[in-house]
This record gives sequence, structure tokens and C-alpha cells, in this order.
Amino acid sequence: MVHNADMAEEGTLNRARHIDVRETVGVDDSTCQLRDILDRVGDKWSVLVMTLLGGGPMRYSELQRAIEGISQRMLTLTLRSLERDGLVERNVTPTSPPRVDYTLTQVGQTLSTEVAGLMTWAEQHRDYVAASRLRYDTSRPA
Amino acid sequence: MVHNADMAEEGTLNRARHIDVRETVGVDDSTCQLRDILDRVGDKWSVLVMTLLGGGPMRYSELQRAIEGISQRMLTLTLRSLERDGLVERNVTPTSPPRVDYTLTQVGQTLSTEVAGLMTWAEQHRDYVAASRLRYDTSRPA
DNA sequence: CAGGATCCGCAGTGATACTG
DNA sequence: CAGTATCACTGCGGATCCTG
Repeated sequence: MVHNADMAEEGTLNRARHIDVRETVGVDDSTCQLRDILDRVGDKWSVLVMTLLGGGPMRYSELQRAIEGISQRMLTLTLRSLERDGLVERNVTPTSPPRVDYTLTQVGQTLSTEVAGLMTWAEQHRDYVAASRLRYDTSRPA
Repeated sequence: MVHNADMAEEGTLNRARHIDVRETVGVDDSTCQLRDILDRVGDKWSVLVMTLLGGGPMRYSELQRAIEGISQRMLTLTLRSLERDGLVERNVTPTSPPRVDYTLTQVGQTLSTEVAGLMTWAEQHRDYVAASRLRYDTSRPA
């Protein structure tokens, strides 16, 4: 499997992943689009960033402090990726030192809303899932 | 960082991940539960399996043929993980050779419904996202 | 302040072979 | 048929150092 040999970059976060998407079909074609946004939503920081930006624009350093645990690398990568998808907007105020604000776009807000539904689901079923796991784990040898 | 040294297994798919969840807070506490289900939904096959099972019970081999591209390993791992979370149910008919059917549980169906919302979102905004990416990619050197 | 560049470990995934 | 066991890869994400 070749995996597209001419991509020198690494850690690109959704930029050139799933080149072999056609392999994963087998149900219907809309599955591919789903994968795209599931990857978006499933990565470690995107949802967190979007949720924070839902409360209004924030600066790079504000986000970094607010999240507390994210590396500069991942914050940058996440923001770039979100910007690329048109979910957040990047605004530079060319002062010195420069000031950069990030905002949720309209479309970004709609996705954020959708994710909120998942959050609600998680709250409503957390006990059930926890109980299920406990039962499953305890009823096995090792 | 210790990473819980006493777990010998590998490829456990959500069994012992995120031991250090407390580090990732910084927003609110409900973020952790969200991560849990985002991981569930974000992995490569779970949603696909659940969607298929939404159409009724299926046998192991049926799933394998339907998905076409999944390895036995990942199908088993995915099913086990879903079963552990109480999202699918496993029913064995002890004939010879054995017959195993998988079904979505009630709770599994509710999650499936929730994910369908994301699918709708994806369809509605696929063009927008595609256009955004194109614009972003073409307006950069390399 | 807001990043870019590099190095690297490890989890998630695939391929293959074997079994009750 | 419905898995289990092993081996190998790769790319996400963290840590660290450097810059306009």
C-alpha cells in the first residue's frame, strides 16, 4: 500500500488523510462525508475549541490558557484545520506584538449546535454506559 | 507520565484509554463524558456498524461482507467494545457451526439517531466545507 | 505574542495465520 | 462460522527549541 508517498509533512490533522476512502465504502456513498466530519469531531481538541469559541471570539493565548493541557502545536494545528474547513475565522490585528482573534463562523455554530446534541446524549446515558461497562468487565476472567 | 504500566493488552479500543482525563479539563467537567462518546463515535468503524444494525439484526459474517474493508480483528474489537458499552447485544445460537447475531439495543438506537443528525449536517454542508478547503489550499504556496 | 520546525513514543489499525 | 493471536506500520499528539 503506497499511501501517497509525496507528502513530506506529518501531523497534518485531516489535510491529506483518507486518501483511500473508496475502500471504506460498502454501505452507501454518503458514508464518506460522514467519516469526514466524524474525524473532525472525533479528534482530541476540535470540539473543545469550537465550544469555547461558541462563547465569543478568543485570542490564541486565551484559548491556550483556557484549555490547559493542549500543546502549542496541537492548538495551532487544530485552529488551522478548523479554519481550512470554514468553521472558524482568523482575524489578525497587525499591531506589535500582533494580536490574533478566532471566531466561530455561522456554519461552525451550526456544527457546534449539533455536537451539543451529542453532549446531551452523553449526559443522559452516562450512567447506563458506566453500568454496562462495569457489568461487562466484572463478568470476565481477565 | 506513567500511562498505567500494567496493561498488557494492545488494541483495546476504548477499554483503558484516557486514564489521564483529568488533565484535559479546563473548561467544565462534562467535557470528559463528551470525550468518551466522541471517541466512541470517532473511531473508524463503530458508527458504520451501528448504522447497519439499525436496519435489523445481523450475523457476524453478514457485517463483514457488508462493510467490505474491515478486518476480522477490527470487526470483533468494534463489536466487543459496542457490547461493553451496552449499545449492541450479542446473541449466540449454539448450533454447529455456531450462529451469532448482533442487535442494536434501545440505547444504541438513540445514539444512532443522534449520529444521524450529524450525517444530515454533513450532507447539508459538504459543499461549503469542500469550497472552504479548496479556497484555503489554493491560496497558499505549499 | 503567535506561531514554525523537529524529534519521537505510542495507540489505533491492518495483514496474516490459526482454532473450536 | 466466528472468532483469537501475532506481527508490523503509521500517523496522532506531546515535548522542546527557535523566530518575526
